[in-house]
Amino acid sequence: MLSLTEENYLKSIFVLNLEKSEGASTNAIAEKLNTKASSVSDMLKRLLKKEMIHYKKYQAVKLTDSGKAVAVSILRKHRLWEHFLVEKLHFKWDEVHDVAEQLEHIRSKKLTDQLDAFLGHPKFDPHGDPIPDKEGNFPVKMRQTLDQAIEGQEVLIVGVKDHSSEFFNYLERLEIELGTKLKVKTINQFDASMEIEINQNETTTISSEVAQNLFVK
Amino acid sequence: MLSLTEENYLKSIFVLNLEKSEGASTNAIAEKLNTKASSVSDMLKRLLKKEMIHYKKYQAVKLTDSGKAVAVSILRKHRLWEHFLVEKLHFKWDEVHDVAEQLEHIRSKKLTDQLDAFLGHPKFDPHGDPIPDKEGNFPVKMRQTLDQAIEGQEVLIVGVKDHSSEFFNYLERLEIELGTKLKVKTINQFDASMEIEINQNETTTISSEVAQNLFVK
DNA sequence: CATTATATTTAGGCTACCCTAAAAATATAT
DNA sequence: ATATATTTTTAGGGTAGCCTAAATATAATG
Repeated sequence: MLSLTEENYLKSIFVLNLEKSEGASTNAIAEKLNTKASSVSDMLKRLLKKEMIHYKKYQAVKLTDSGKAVAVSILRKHRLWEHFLVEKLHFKWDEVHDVAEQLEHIRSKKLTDQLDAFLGHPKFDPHGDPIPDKEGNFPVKMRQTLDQAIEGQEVLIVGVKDHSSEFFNYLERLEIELGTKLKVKTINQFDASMEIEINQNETTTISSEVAQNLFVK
Repeated sequence: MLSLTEENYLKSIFVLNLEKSEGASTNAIAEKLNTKASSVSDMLKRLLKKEMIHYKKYQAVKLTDSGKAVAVSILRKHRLWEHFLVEKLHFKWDEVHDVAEQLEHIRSKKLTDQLDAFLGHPKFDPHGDPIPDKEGNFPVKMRQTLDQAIEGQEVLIVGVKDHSSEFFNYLERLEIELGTKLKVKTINQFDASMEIEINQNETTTISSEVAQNLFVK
């Protein structure tokens, strides 16, 4: 049985590995968990003993199969709860994360699976991220970001990359949410900023950084 | 901010005080939390420093107003979650407790209040225990138990005193649940056991101990 | 009231995490 | 390749909670 803290380490390592497949560095883990590198070194020893990670001193960390299973189960719970919070309890995009970080550690297979059924086995969480199923399968496919669109193209918002509340607030002001239809009017050659039309309605200009953080279809 | 462990201590002290108003003893707390008296002594010092309890060495413990507020909020969350588990996720009586013990520690006022609203502001949990409202008010009224009924009386099950899974399984076999109608046919003078008719249907004999653990109206 | 039994606290020690500062390994730059 | 910078690990220490064993208070009994 793993502690809450150990679960969080595994989750961080898993997420870092999705980004860079060569493994997670001590410093990167420390940053993600708001802790110090020395604490991470400490923990890595413990996780190694529990056979949750592959680890050699001074080298990047990878998860074992058991470690991966734990991480995915946490991710599944996190995203199911986010779905619950938004769909059933009317939470807003930027309010769900902190609560889901707590709920993801509740230990009860029955709870997770019943919740999944109660929600109608959703495939994506409110940010458009895929929800692993009971067996831990989920699509990790690369998704297209808005900055890859061309002038005149019409797209649908299917997810966000950045999860900061600053970004969520910005999107809310623009009335952009999952399912919103966008049309790229013009792309500024100088800084790659875009003039976009939102829901066949208002037209605004967004920076390329914003465009890079919106998944579209 | 209190730790999960501290919250559990406060909850235990609160529950013990409901039973005996003179305060909770070190040993009683230890037993309730499956820990040792010495650990309790330890913790009492910490809770005293945080002004959560009234405590003098070798004397019973009582909660301060802040301590009481914390305990009631935990109780509120516990019972709301039990309601959720039974009503929405189809958990059975004896399956809810362990999960609710985890969920009761989730920190989010918004979550608790939205859950309350989502459930329709229920007044009682699935065992018939009252759910404190936002302000922490809830009835602590003495409830009548089945053993106080007289021959020929018809009653409605409104709650259970014992919360063990053995008792829940027993009740399930008898098809007794909240709202079940009972009729007391005869009371055996010797051991106070009762012959009862369940839901205008089967007739069974139950011991006086069972009768003492059923709240009726 | 003295004695014995029980309840509670203290003393000392353990583990899981966390930290800072110093040492060691690795990576980068001249 | 040597010097410097960065990353990672170790050493040593702190706190929250837990434990056992011993000491002390309180309660019960003859």
